[in-house]
Amino acid sequence: MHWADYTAQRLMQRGDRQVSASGITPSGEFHIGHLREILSAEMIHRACMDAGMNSKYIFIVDSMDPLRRVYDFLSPGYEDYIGCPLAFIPAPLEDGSPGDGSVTYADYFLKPFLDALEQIGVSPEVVMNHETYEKGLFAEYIDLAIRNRDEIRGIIQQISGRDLPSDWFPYNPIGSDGSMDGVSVTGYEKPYVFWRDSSGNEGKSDIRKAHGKMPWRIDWAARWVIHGITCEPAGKDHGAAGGSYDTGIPICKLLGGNPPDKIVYEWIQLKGMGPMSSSSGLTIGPMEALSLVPPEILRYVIARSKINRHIEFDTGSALFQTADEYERLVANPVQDVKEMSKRQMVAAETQRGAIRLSQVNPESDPIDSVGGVSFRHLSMLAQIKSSDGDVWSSLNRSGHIKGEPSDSLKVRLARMRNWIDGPHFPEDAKLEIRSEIGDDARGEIGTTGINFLRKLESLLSECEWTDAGISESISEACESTEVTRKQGFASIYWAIIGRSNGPKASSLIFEMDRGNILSLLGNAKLE
RNA sequence: GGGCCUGUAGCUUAGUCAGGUAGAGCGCCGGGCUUUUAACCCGGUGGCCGGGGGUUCGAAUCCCCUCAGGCCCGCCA
Repeated sequence: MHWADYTAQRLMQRGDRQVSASGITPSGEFHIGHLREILSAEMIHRACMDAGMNSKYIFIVDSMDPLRRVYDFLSPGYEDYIGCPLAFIPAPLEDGSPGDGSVTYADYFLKPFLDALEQIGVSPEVVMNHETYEKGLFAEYIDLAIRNRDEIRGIIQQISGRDLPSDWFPYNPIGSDGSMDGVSVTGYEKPYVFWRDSSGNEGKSDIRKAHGKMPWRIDWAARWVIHGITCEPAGKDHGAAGGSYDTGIPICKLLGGNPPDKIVYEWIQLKGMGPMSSSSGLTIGPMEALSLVPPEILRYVIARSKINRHIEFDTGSALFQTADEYERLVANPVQDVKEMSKRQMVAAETQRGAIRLSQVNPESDPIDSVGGVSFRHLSMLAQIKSSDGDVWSSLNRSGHIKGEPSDSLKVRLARMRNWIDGPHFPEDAKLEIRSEIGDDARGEIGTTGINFLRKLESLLSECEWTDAGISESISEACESTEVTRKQGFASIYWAIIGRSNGPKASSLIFEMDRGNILSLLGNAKLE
């Protein structure tokens, strides 16, 4: 069974109504790792729906979280905003300096992420956490937390093993300069928390307004109560022993809630394409990933892995494999057969679950999402055919498609071209046309191969310059020089792209400039 | 120091929660397609399930120990 279905089944014991949630702090660019946070919860939500439960999925944006420090992409001008909620400070401009505030910091980073989510079929109920404070929904729990301050403090100290300062308070008011840093609480009289800030100013915060926030570990537990959250997978940082999940559960109960079961997901690691990028700290954003592969493939990357396993996001050849695996599973779904062992049935069921949860639109038939062509093959065609029309006719000839390409295939080709032109395309899938025969290649070609290539050159100089004409010339050259086809083709590939095999030779040559190929082959000699 | 996760065929892995004869894909090898040699089709090779012990009629699966790798314990998914 797929992990999302399994979780849904367990959730069913809690009741018929499920609320899955994710929470992310919009402190900077979103990256591919955040997609796992989102999709882990969203897939469980979908599984709950499929199991007939009443379920909703909310995405809580931690817009009330303060700016922690001046990140590398920010200018020193942000020094003044440290400690201020992300919802209340201006978005950075191109150069990293604070903008005019017409767009908030939180919205600025959130917007493109939400767009990406829409593309991958995730439509959450978005909750801006600062608004929850503004609406006063936290007030009751802030009051409860303050009144049970010692008990909560005990829970955190005991479970996390951390020492909290004697003046620790379960509410951080915002001071006169808008920052929560350096503000000390001087008293509490419902609904006001009195404080003195770092510059000596005194004031009071209304707990029914966004005049401050609770520290993370309590904030999290409180929102479980407020939103009735039954399921919130958390990154393994929160899942560590003594982490915020462990403290959140008793705090949530103290606040009168029924906490979700602890679900922890592993992180996505970026696998560089070779040693170059592994050190450079290059990250990949959801939008960037979507420009390379279709959304269902991106979902499948998450869906195919168990929730507690590392995922290495590899934009190189592994992505080809994953994408082709998706195609194959959709095109040839494993059917349950009588002879299957229980084990095989479970495996097949898990795979079907992964495909089902990978659909952008849960209602759609997966078969509509396939292109019918392997990514590897498509990448090859895209590289040797500059015109889309030529790609389609090639696919027609090879029997991959009949007639006009499907929409999903068109989209695939467009994305493939992005991938090829971008920095993430794997080296070993790249076709590099050589202008002269390399030394390594010459050794592989050998005397008979050289003779063959020279013969081919003369035939190519006269033949009709079409795929068929070129193909004919290759055959003729093989026969007249008594070279096996295997050897002949290998010689061509070594000469043109410096490797032993490649895409259909005649197509490859046809796409090249005739003068170039003739001079390349004409210069073939032993040395 | 405390804790979590992972270790199954050359590679990626399913199967572990509900114990019942080791599954898949890729790769590789062979054959076919009278030829798209990174297309397509068919077949085959390949695993003491990290190691050791225990429970059981029966263990990849449960329990204990051990080795290896990754990670978390600063409000970083």
